[in-house]
Amino acid sequence: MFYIFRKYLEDKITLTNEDYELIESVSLFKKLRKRQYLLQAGDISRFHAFVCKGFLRYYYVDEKGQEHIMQFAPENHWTGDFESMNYGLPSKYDIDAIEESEILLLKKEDFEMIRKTIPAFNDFVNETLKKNAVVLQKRIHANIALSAEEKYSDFISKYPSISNRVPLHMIASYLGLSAETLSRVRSQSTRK
Amino acid sequence: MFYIFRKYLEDKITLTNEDYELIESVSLFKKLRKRQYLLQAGDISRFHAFVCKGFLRYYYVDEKGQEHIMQFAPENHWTGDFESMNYGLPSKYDIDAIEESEILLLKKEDFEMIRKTIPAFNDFVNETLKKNAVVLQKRIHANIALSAEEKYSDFISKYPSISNRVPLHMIASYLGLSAETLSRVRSQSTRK
DNA sequence: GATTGTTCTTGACAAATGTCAAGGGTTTTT
DNA sequence: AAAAACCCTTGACATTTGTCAAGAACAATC
Repeated sequence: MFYIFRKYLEDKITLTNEDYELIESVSLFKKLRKRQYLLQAGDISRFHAFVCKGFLRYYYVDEKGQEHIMQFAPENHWTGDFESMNYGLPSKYDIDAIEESEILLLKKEDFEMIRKTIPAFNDFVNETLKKNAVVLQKRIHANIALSAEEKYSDFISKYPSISNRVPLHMIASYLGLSAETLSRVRSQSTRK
Repeated sequence: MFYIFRKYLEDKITLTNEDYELIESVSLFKKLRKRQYLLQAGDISRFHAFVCKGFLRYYYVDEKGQEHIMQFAPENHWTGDFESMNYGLPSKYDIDAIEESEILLLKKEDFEMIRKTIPAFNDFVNETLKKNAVVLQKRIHANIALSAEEKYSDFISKYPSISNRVPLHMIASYLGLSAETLSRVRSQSTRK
């Protein structure tokens, strides 16, 4: 399973075999069945999670029981609650598997150790953080500036592969729309 | 003017006098009048901007001419278009001064040089990026999960000082609401 | 193979939010 | 001091989006 993560890293940075051995030595693996939690609201997030196979979602459940999806995490993506991890606070979010998944976990401390030991890895993390900021900013832009229909077509064009893999009501939740509205928006736009 | 930035840094990290001299040696300063641009859509962002005094906004103007405020940047905050800066692309955003402001600018290359030369500064930047991710995530949460009224009270409780400093229609723009709706929301909530 | 659960659609209606227009009070500019 | 620009509110109305309920298609489970 580690080879998937290794391949992902090889694609981005150049590390030595010793570097990979170090990383592998602290890597933990976990299989998740569909609907199984990786993190439950109330828990403290202690791991950086990298999705090797499958599909996770990171979401918030409000007082009315409604789910609001903060992030989709398919293969080759990271997930985890930064806030909980950084401040040691109980998380307000849930993470679970939409599909059967295989996850690589790195303990917060091990992750920091790797960053300190391997400068190229550290640079890579910084780069990832910067890119993440750009992604989040674009999402905010879509949220405050677009109509339901525009949000949907924006999503489809950005994430064509995700839209085939998750039920429509989850996309609606991700976009901050009701499932019914999204269903209507979609049927109208295909009619054109 | 540099002393303001120095004070900001002293609050967060411990640096030597030489470190500060290095930073100061590459710092640029700029005064902005009210409404003056720091960055205009179409320009390539080449500087990290730190607000020493005053108040900037970072926003997007859509085809209909409507402004959508992505970020408010009061004193002791950073601003700039990451995407444009990182990829060398023309920015889609504008940055201008809401109040008369004094800005410290660091060229992208100098900023990177400082990160490489001063490890504590580098750690600080990483920390800032992580915190920023948490802030952006919370904003997304508010966008997809809250009603107009909830968005407004959430904003007020998070940024009480900002809400006294900027016109209401800008807060509306930041929240993705029309100015009229926000005006009504507010008058209803004060009536309680 | 029957049952249960999930997903998606659609209709009818309600609620939230946006748009346009007008006016009054400020502040800024000339 | 006058004029212009800006800010906020309010009303009337339009549009968008949400809610509730029902049913059909499909998949998952027993």
